[in-house]
Amino acid sequence: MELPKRYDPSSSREKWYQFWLNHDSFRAAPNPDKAPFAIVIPPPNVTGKLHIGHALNNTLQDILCRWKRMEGFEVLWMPGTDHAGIATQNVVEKQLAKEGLSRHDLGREKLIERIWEWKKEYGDAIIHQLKYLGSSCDWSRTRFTMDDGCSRAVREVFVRLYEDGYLYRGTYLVNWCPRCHTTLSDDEVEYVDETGKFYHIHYRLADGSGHLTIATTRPETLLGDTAVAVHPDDERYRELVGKEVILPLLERRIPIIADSYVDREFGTGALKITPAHDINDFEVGKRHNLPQVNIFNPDATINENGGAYQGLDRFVARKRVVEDLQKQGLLENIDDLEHRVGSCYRCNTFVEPYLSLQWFIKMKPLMEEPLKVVRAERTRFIPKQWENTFFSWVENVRDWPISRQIWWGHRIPVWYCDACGKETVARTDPARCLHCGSTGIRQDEDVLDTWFSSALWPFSTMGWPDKTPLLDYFYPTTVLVTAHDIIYFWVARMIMMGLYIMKDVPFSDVYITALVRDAQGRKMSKSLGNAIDPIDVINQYGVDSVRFTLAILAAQGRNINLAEERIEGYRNFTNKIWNASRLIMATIEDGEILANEIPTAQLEWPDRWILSRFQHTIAAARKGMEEYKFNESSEALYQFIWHEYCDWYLELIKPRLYGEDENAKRVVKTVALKVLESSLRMLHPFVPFITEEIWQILKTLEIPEEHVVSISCTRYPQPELYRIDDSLESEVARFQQIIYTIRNIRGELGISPAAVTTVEFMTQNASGDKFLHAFYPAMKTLCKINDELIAGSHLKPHPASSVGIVDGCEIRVHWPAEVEKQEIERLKKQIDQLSGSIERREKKLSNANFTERAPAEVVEKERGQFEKEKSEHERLAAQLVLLTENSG
RNA sequence: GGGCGAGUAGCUCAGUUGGUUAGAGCGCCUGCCUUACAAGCAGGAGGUCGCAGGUUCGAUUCCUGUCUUGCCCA
Repeated sequence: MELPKRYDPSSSREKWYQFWLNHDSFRAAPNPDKAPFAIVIPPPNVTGKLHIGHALNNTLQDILCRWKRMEGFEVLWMPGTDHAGIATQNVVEKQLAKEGLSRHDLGREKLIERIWEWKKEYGDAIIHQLKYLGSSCDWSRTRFTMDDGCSRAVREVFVRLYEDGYLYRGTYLVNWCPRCHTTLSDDEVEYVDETGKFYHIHYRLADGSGHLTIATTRPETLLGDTAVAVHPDDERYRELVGKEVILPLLERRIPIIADSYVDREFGTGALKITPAHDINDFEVGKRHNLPQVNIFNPDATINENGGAYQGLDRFVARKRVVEDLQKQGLLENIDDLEHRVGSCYRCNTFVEPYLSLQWFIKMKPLMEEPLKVVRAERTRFIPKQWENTFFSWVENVRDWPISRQIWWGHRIPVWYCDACGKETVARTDPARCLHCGSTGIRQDEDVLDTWFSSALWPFSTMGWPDKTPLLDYFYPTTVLVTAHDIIYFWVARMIMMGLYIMKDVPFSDVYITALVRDAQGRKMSKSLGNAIDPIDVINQYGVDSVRFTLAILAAQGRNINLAEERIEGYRNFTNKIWNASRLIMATIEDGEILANEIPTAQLEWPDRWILSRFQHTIAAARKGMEEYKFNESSEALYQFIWHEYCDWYLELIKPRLYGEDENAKRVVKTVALKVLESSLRMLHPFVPFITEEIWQILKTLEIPEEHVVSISCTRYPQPELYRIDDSLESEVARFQQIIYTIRNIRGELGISPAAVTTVEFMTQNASGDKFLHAFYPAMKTLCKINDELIAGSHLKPHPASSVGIVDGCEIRVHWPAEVEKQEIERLKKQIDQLSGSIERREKKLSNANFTERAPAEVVEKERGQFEKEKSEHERLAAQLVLLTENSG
């Protein structure tokens, strides 16, 4: 039977993905005979394009889901997308701009229509990409945060929050994006350090007795100043408190107040107070009952309160204000100042603190329960350290402004009455005011923050507010897999809503993945040009290689630095799997059917050894996945397949595979095939495509016990402990040591790999002889040894031979005379290494503190090693003397 | 300024309930197209585990300080 020379990942990907879909392999439904396992996907933005972070995240989720299916769980991986309010509206607004239209030209309804059209056409792009990656979601259940069900959930939760008194509307200084024309929550503002200018400005005292110098980074906001503040204990200004200054340019009189918020060391110690445009000033203003003068229009141009500056953009206004101050001699000087500026996380425009009427959620009371459940580990963060991030946010949580001044999203279900001024909040759109019955009601213009609907995702996707069998069976979900940058935005709020609405946590585990960076540890970004496009590398190396790379790099750290060469390296691994399979297939005749059971009685030591090693590997792979240590699982699989199965086992069995003994051949083929088939199952969650491809061919040999259609329906291997043979493993380790020693000698002396040589073994006892008899045939093949075994305790040293010692057994490799020089070098190197080690041990053992205080077994071990090394040293030294005398 | 991490081979990272000569992958060097695989095989070089103290018979591991660095928050 022959396998194609090359594995073709791309055709394999299409073929098997379609195959799984056709067989409903990913469908989930409540099943009383099985235990549930559920993951809700972190819904990517509907505008999203698969980036490497998604690839990592979804690969890990897929590994868990595929593994759990093979463990017999009923697995639901709930897919879907997020309507991503601002981002999506932006995309469509950009389209409109190309047509020379603004959203206002279209109007609200038409714009929303356009966005739905856009969604219909392009909104599934990211879903296709997730499928490309092999994601085994139950696509029949795909949800969207703005579909009818999710929208109904949003509406219901909003009303409940309102009824329970957790919502309020208030004027507050919010983060305003002048470009998106919307409020941003604190978390949606990104801060960057910037070198700005620090302007020192004279404010003349109203009584003409001089001036006060204040320092500011934002001179244009002086148009909205309503006071100047100094520290109450500041000697320099004590006299001035209570007096007034003349606000430059506008010539308005404003008071000098004392407030301990002022930092005396910073700037001049005198601070201009602009309550409408700075969060700290806002609070100072409240304490002192200062008026709030808003000087900006929503697009951050100056409004009618700015006098002559009305209509200017904030940055133009700044320039003009500074020029005018200079003209009037009120500008003392300008310094540089490092400070932080907030910008919109969607469009990078500098945000403007802005007074606005908003809906808020009172977070403190709602976050009490989340705090408790995480403390009690009813929801576990993995790695645990991320709890701290969660706690630090929850403990300092601020009210959540949920109004967004855009059109795409869930419109706030509040109606204001023109007649009585009261508000109506309702589950279904009201026709009249609930309080006075007037029909003169208007719905709030704003929509809800996208994260509001995301927070409901774990139960809204399962049919809540209806009481569905799905919810009943799968909620709470098992694990959430996401990145740390949305612990605040999303994870904490899901826990909050889950507990508030469902009275139970939304998931028991939160596995936080590392962030994928480039090989130098830099963030991947378009502008740097260092981003790795997962679709590109999937096309180039195959999806399995990309998945395996991500899994093996997924240590529980903060960052994963990914270089494309790594993917290439693991592509080689898939090639290795393919070729190992080819080797075995090639030995099987077409139509040949092998026994299902391993013929235990007829096994030879390599068979028993690989079966023993295999059990350890299964255990390690399972343990890794159980503990979310995907790197440990994949590492164990990689080591086993490549360095045990391929490097040793397949080499060891070649004589039998290609030999005359038909029975031995059948036995060894059965074992090799069994281990291969189980290895494929073990690998399947990581590299689903290549394993399915090979397994489907193996299946024709009727090797698998289960007559199932796909490898994904087989059972994940369980360790069979009775096959573990520790004493055989240590004998094989010794055997490998001998092979290494012989190869090393051959390599260092430059003996051609093709050349056959003679090796002698100076054994010390009968058990050594017995060991050699058992393992010598294999040594002969692996080291190109010609002769029958030459072993015994009284062999005379051959003059032209190199010595290596393994467990006291002296191994002599004969060589041609011309390599004598290299041999002397080699011996010296070995002796040097040993000397160092012996010296260290001698010192340790002669230290009474050590021998008396360390545990006896440690001392014993140390002494044993010391004796062993000393004897090796003596024997090598003797050989060196022999050689140097000879060469004289 | 506060909090949480990280610093181990050229690169990226494992690891250690404190105990042989500290591991892997990639890269590098040498030799091989050995009938599964050159996307391969065999061999090799390379680390005073950031620095300084402390605890200990013994520290890469525990403690303290310090430097560098990343992220989050104010």
